[in-house]
Amino acid sequence: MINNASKAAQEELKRKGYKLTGPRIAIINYLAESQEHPDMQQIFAGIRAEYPGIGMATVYRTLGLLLELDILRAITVNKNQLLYELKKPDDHHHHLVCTGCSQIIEFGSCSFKHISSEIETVTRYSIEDHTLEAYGLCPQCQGDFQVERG
Amino acid sequence: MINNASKAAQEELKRKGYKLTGPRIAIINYLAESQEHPDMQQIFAGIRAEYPGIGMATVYRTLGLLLELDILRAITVNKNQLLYELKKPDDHHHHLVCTGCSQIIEFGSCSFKHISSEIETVTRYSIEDHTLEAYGLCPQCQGDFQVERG
DNA sequence: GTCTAATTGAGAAATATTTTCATTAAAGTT
DNA sequence: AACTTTAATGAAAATATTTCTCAATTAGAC
Repeated sequence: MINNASKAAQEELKRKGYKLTGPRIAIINYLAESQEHPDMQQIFAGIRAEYPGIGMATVYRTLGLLLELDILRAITVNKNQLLYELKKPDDHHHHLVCTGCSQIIEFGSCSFKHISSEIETVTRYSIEDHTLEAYGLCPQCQGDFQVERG
Repeated sequence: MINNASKAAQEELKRKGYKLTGPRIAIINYLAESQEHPDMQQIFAGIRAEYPGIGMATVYRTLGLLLELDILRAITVNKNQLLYELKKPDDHHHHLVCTGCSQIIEFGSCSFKHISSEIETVTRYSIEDHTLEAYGLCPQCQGDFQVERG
């Protein structure tokens, strides 16, 4: 029960009638602890460190299940690499990706609620969730760029 | 020179010193004409219809190149399927995905510029591009859901 | 502790993507 | 318009990724 996000995910699994197994807990904990946005490679390697015997198929199956149950979110950033993050009640799932160094930071956006209701009014959809990926140069890379050009 | 987006993409290739070949033109035209957001499968099948001899490797290579040159955008919607869309100067690259029927519509958002400058102020990043995926029920599926529940 | 059905791991199978390399064709030069 | 150079292509092989199969294991209910 590493943290809140882990706890919530585990409870959701139980609630929906799935068994809380060792591998699943290890995977959820890894995702819940992860500060970056890991891809499959990293997830598999990271979990193996904690749970060496785990099979690759189990990781795929579990990620699929968590996506299915809306506990996990997949995002695409830059080219075509899929990154994962556990949904947390309090996170902002807004990503700012530096086109220079590829670093990803999360940011909150007070105004999104505004956009959201605007969208609902115009389209008549009922918005449940969203992700926003913005691309640009981080302050550091803006500086580097200046220097490069002399 | 199917349309503006196609023209712009072709010019960009030339400008960067790449050859404007038959396969590339076919791929760009397919993407430029495409109203939905096709995945690899659809792209490959669609282009074969126009250009039967084309090899799969060429499609992969060309999509990679277009992504590299920032002419093409890859988005993830729902689970883990990668969709592509040609960047157009006037498009909104905001996607509204129905969690009921999976239909994807695009919408404009007048307020995004506002969020964008807010982000720049707070984070000191310089924003160049973004994508926004919102999830919810379309009006039709909201109705179906009501009916289902009686 | 026993029982039952879901879950797992290993490896096979199926898919998807990338690489290699001989051939082709684009675009510049004459 | 032919000639040249070099990037780009298609086919097949090589890799990588994801899913499937199935016997063995284990969570959770009793």
